[in-house]
Amino acid sequence: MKLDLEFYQRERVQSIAKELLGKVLFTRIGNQLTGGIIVETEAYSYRERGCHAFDNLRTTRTEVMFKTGGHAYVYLCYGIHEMFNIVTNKQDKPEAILIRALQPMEGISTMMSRMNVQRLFKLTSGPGKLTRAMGINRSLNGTLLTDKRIWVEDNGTKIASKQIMATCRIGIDYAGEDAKLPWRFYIKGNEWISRP
DNA sequence: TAGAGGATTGAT
DNA sequence: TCAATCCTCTAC
Repeated sequence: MKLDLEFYQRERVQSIAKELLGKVLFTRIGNQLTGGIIVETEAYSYRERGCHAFDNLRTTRTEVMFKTGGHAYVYLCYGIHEMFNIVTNKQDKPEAILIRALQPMEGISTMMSRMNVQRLFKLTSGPGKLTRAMGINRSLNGTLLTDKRIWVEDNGTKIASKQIMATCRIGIDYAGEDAKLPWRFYIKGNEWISRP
């Protein structure tokens, strides 16, 4: 069942980031269906320095984060990698969840050809890799997740809270004390999580 | 308008 | 450990 927008438009981005674990992200790009179980997420909020929209910083790039929950926020990182985030909370409460890793489920041959690799291993185990495998790019920035091209489904899987690990987020040393917030979540023992 | 740096990755 | 690579943001 496709998640509706109300799921994303709640407060407490950390809770939503945890609830997304076990859900399935789908894309249909170029008429190719691909999908994977979300196994790793990170939460970002205007209340802390790790976030692009910290202190309600409003720029061309962060504009989409000020929209209602359920929009896709896709941006280019290091000039090379597209990063896929899901905007949460209400309008003008800029918060988002970075999808860091998936467990491939659907359209695996499509993903392998997009990645130009023969081995399934670590096809989607990182934020830059999974966008490439799923065909996600900046043209999807600002798209609602009720779109035909990208959405998230609940397949009934419930991840027990003791199966969810929380650590500090990766690659945001510039955020000072806020870099220590335990806002990175992943499914314990899953082999598809990004490298440490 | 120039310069610095980044929510990463894969090769060395 | 380091380069790739280009967009965004800030300061002048």
